[in-house]
Amino acid sequence: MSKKNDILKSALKLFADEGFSATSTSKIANSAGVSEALIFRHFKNKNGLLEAILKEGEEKARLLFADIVFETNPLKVIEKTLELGEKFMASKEVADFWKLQYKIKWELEQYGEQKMEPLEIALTNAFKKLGYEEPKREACYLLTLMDGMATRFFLQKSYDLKLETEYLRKKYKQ
Amino acid sequence: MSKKNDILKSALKLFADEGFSATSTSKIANSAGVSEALIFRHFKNKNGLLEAILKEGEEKARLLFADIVFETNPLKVIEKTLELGEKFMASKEVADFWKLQYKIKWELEQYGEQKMEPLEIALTNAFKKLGYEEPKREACYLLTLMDGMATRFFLQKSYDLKLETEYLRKKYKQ
Amino acid sequence: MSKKNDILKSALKLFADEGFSATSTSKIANSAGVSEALIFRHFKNKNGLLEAILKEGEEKARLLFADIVFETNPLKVIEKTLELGEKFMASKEVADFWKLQYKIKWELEQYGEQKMEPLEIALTNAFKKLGYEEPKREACYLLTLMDGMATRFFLQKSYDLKLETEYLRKKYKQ
Amino acid sequence: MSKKNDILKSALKLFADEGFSATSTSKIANSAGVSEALIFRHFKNKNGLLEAILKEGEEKARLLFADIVFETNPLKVIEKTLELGEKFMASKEVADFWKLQYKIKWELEQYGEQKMEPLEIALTNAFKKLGYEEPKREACYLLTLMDGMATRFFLQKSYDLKLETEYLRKKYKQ
DNA sequence: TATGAATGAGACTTCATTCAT
DNA sequence: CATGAATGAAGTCTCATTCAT
Repeated sequence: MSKKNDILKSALKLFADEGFSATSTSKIANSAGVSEALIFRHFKNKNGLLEAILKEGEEKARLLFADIVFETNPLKVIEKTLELGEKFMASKEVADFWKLQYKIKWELEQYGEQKMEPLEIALTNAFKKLGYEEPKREACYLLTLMDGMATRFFLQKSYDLKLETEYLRKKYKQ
Repeated sequence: MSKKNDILKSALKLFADEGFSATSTSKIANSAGVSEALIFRHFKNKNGLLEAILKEGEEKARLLFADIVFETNPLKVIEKTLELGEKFMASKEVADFWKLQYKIKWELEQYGEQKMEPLEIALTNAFKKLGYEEPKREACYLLTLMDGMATRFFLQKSYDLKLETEYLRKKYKQ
Repeated sequence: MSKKNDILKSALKLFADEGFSATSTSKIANSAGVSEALIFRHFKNKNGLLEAILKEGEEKARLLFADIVFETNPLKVIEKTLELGEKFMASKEVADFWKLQYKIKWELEQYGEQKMEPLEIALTNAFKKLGYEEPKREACYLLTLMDGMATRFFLQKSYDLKLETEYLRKKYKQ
Repeated sequence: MSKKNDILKSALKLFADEGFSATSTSKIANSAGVSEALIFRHFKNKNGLLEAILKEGEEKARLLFADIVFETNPLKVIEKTLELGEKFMASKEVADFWKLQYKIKWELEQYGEQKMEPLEIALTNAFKKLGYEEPKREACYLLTLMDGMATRFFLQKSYDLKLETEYLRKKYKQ
């Protein structure tokens, strides 16, 4: 794999573990086994590196969401949304990626609403079809809950994401 | 007000707005209108300053939680928990304090579970009294949801905390 | 003498000898026997250091020019202007200061016309009193010549400023 | 035109505008539309590039001076010398070349006396023929003046080289 | 001839912290 | 209690240059 990729991988891991500000470019270079200067040659500056990582991530997220957005069965839309959380745990790298997303949200105070919009619309439609009185609100409610679950999952070691997802699943099956 | 307090206030605001790592002691000193050295005289080092802020905060949180913990009417326990969120917005300083709590959680990856334990126990008891099948799980569920609501409130400008709380309230009244 | 002054002195010497761009802040710190950080504490950045030196210089120049500007005898105005050149050589530090002025002019392409204006006006008046047909032009001519003499004096080792000044003096006595 | 020439042209412009130290090889490569490595292939290093530019320039200067040096009519020698200044303005590229000459003089503190010697000798002879008492001094005087005029022309936007040359011409016609 | 990838050295600057007063 | 002077270490980034292709 190319050195540029090594940098991206190391940076993702370090940003996710220690935060953007707290991770120095020299630490990234060290961990990637490249010279510090190479980071700047490839990404212009530290922010450029972050942006490259986030852009890569947006693509991944789009793919993940696409599966939900194009689902027509409302029950399946909800089910697939619930499964999203469990996908966080698929691999160390995927988990790092999502952890970074949340960490960055807090560090830079950008919520990135537009990224979630298609998902919210899909959920709103699903709840509408299922006869919910306030489908838009319920969609927001579920997504907010999932933000909470992510918070717990990444920050509270004792949190059991699977069990909690199961409980939520039951609620929506009533 | 004392200079020590000026420092605490400025640091709270800056840590909450820009994060701990990204806030330099010189910025704090500047914003507080004191010399940088005074920070170190009062708090030993930058970490000491953070700890002082967090300790101050724990007290405030304890007070806030006490009201809920000693409540015996289960419906009121839930209602008061829901009201907690709206208290975030009471004043700029209170909001900053809570924002900092969340920011620090993500920056230092300490969830501080023990702080929330009394609240979780109180909620568990309340749900038990109300005949919920899995009261402990429901308590965790509600607190997780509130973490999500906090995330949205602090990071997503368009989020309407009052409306969402209202929706949640209705759910628990069914 | 204060460390701040040591920095100014070292910087003046180095900027004058090697140019602004080619002189690193670490070289200045070394030569002044202080930490590099102190430069930034006192002058904000490398440009601030240059500005401080130039501002100090403007004062010196103003004093030097004042003597000429308030002279009423036209012959003496010219004589004192001619003497200006010889004052470049008064001491190593004064010479460094004037060398820096010229070096900076070329490096940053700022001529600083307004600094010379009072002198040009004084000379124009002197030549008018002496009956020159184009006094303003003659003033400009003399000052331009002195720029040339400075160029030679600072850059051409074999240039004998005293002899050349003597020759010029004769010209104006005709 | 060859890429080697593109580099020379861009470097001349940039060195003349921003100085040698302040111009990075990457800026030159960028502005010339070539890779940075090509500069080093053609000129070994940054200094080699400067030397190539200066050598190219020496040739141009030699040609310019030759016309004066081989002139036998003393009045024409003076007239042609005066015209030299106006030739600075012939084209942007010629002006850049002369600006660079002066800039480099100041940046590297090399006056390059030997380049001017033939001109000085020619002028000395001319003034001798015209009966000046100190012909060598007068030659030096005129050349110094022209250095002053160059300084003004390149650094002082409001300087009117043509008018000043005209004034000088009158002086020598008296 | 021409380039893209790569780098060691060093540039400017900021940081948290100490100390004398 | 409060500050201004001072600094070592580290931070981000640029520089001239090399090398494989």
